[in-house]
Amino acid sequence: MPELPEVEVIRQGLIPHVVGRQIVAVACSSKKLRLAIPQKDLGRWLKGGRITAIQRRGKYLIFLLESGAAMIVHLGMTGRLGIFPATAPPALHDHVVFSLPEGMQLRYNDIRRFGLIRVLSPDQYREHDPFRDMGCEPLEQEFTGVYLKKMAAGRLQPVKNFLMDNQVVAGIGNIYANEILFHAGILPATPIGSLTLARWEKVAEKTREVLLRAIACGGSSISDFVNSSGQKGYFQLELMVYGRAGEACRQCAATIGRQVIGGRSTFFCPNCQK
DNA sequence: TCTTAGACTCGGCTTC
DNA sequence: ACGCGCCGAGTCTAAA
Repeated sequence: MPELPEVEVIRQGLIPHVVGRQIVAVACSSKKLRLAIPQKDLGRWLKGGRITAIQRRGKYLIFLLESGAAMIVHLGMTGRLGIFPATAPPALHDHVVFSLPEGMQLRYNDIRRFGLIRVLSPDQYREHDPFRDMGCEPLEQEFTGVYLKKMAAGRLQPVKNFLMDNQVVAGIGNIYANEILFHAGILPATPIGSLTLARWEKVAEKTREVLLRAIACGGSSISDFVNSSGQKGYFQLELMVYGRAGEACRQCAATIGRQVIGGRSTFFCPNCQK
């Protein structure tokens, strides 16, 4: 799925097409995503409203409406948001279509339907932070080695699972957890209790670098990610370990290993990572 | 020793 | 067969 960099690329791509525009109409399929599509609330709070901003928190996009309402979108594994002319033929698995002025549409497409769309009324959005349990944003100042070490206190899990825990750090999934740990030189199975502050600082630094680089590359198109204009990213060309089991390490030529940790494929260089 | 909270793992959702 | 994610159920562990 889109992880933080892909979601950020989509956000930036949507802004010029959507912010400041009115939503003329909303049409939904009846199939449910992770939860049912809130058709009534989309009609009540989105239809006829004007979008004033698109924000991101972790892997979630937040569309803010002039009324103070908000729509929260999560893309799950295969969700896509794209801008299309209304005349473009609909795709299989289009689930929500927002009609915009001048014959344009914002379409939500999701093959596996693990995504999520929530609508919060102005009161709900004002009174209740939907992200209160989420960990810190890895691109913000408060994300430091000290923060990571503090969050890891009293826990034993593998460092990779810890990095993918959105209550610790928001937005890191399987691809970027693998890549970050490669660049930090740490084996993914390392129990977090044993990491020194210096190594946590390295994790924080590499997290920032990898995510920023991936955003600059337009995200990773591993199987089918495309941005809001249908273009692929190219960070997959810079992957050091993810999906490279059995291939030569691009840094030392050792054979990249694979193991399953927490039910997820995990890739590492047995030589570059200790 | 029993209870409980919290940490952790795993299965299931769905399609190609 | 595998998978860019998430949550809830169930298990395990350690503290009280």
